[in-house]
Amino acid sequence: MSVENWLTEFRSQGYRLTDARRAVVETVAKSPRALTPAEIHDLAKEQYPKLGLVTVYRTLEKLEELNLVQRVHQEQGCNAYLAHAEGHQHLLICQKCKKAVYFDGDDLNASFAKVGEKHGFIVQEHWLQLFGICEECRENE
Amino acid sequence: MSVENWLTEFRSQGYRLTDARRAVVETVAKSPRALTPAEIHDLAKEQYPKLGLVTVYRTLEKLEELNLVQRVHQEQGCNAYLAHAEGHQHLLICQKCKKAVYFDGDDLNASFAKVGEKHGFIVQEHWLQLFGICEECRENE
DNA sequence: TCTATAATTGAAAATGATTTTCAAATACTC
DNA sequence: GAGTATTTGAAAATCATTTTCAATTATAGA
Ligand SMILES: [Mn+2]
Ligand SMILES: [Mn+2]
Ligand SMILES: [Zn+2]
Ligand SMILES: [Zn+2]
Repeated sequence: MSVENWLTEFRSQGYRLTDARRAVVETVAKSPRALTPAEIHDLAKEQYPKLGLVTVYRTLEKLEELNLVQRVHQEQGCNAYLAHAEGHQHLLICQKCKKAVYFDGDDLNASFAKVGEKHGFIVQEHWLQLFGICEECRENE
Repeated sequence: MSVENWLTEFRSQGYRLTDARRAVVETVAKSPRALTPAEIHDLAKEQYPKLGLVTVYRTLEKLEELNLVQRVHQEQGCNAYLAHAEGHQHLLICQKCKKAVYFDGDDLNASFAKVGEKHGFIVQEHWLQLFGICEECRENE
């Protein structure tokens, strides 16, 4: 989903379009990796220097509510945000450059249900993330 | 691993055995679900009323270092602690009573590697949690 | 058992991330 | 363009976690 779509989505929910929001949205939408609120603030200020950190938090809250971003959990912290993929997807994250790639793991659902069954559970959701090293990072030795 | 083993492990690392630590360790070891530091504090105080919250944090830090507990990440928060399983295991968590059960997902590793390959990644770690409703909770209507 | 000592404790203060408050600025409707 | 409700950033408040510190305690050794 493009930046323009995000902003349109914003408008159609009755939210106003401001320079501050534009800067936050564009920063998150363009980033190949999950960013913390503080990182978003730093980056987005290059585009809109007046931007306050509070507005970053407030905008992320709305983006999350509209399902345009998702929070990414990692060993180093659980408060980084990434553009959301369409539908149900999972993340593959490079441990070196932090780049995040989505994949669908639909073929795993049967296995998950079976694991649950074995323990008397009916599985309703799952949470899966893979970590590794991307091609680019392997090449740059 | 039993409570006594945990305490022995503690001692063998040169740490002293105190009533405060005993209370924290027993609380976490006995719990069927992941607990936050504040919850541990509340529960362990029944056994050792003088217990300070600081000591809960400090004891958890050591338990984590000794690999006796692990931090559990959930939608509601990422700071709950659970007795660790032996070796590499994954969690199946009841959405109603929060009970946590470990399972090994070794048969999934090949699938994970394949997903990575498709995107140029060499997968080195993964993070998997299943959520559902346990048998007991389904029975109690 | 008693003593010496280093580890551990809890209270209080400090920190750091996030949230709330509020008056000024602004985006959008008419 | 004017009127109004929304949004803003600064500052204050909050909340979880960490640090500081003087008092307490566990343990090794006499
Ligand atoms: Mn899936
Ligand atoms: Mn596994
Ligand atoms: Zn990489
Ligand atoms: Zn249950």
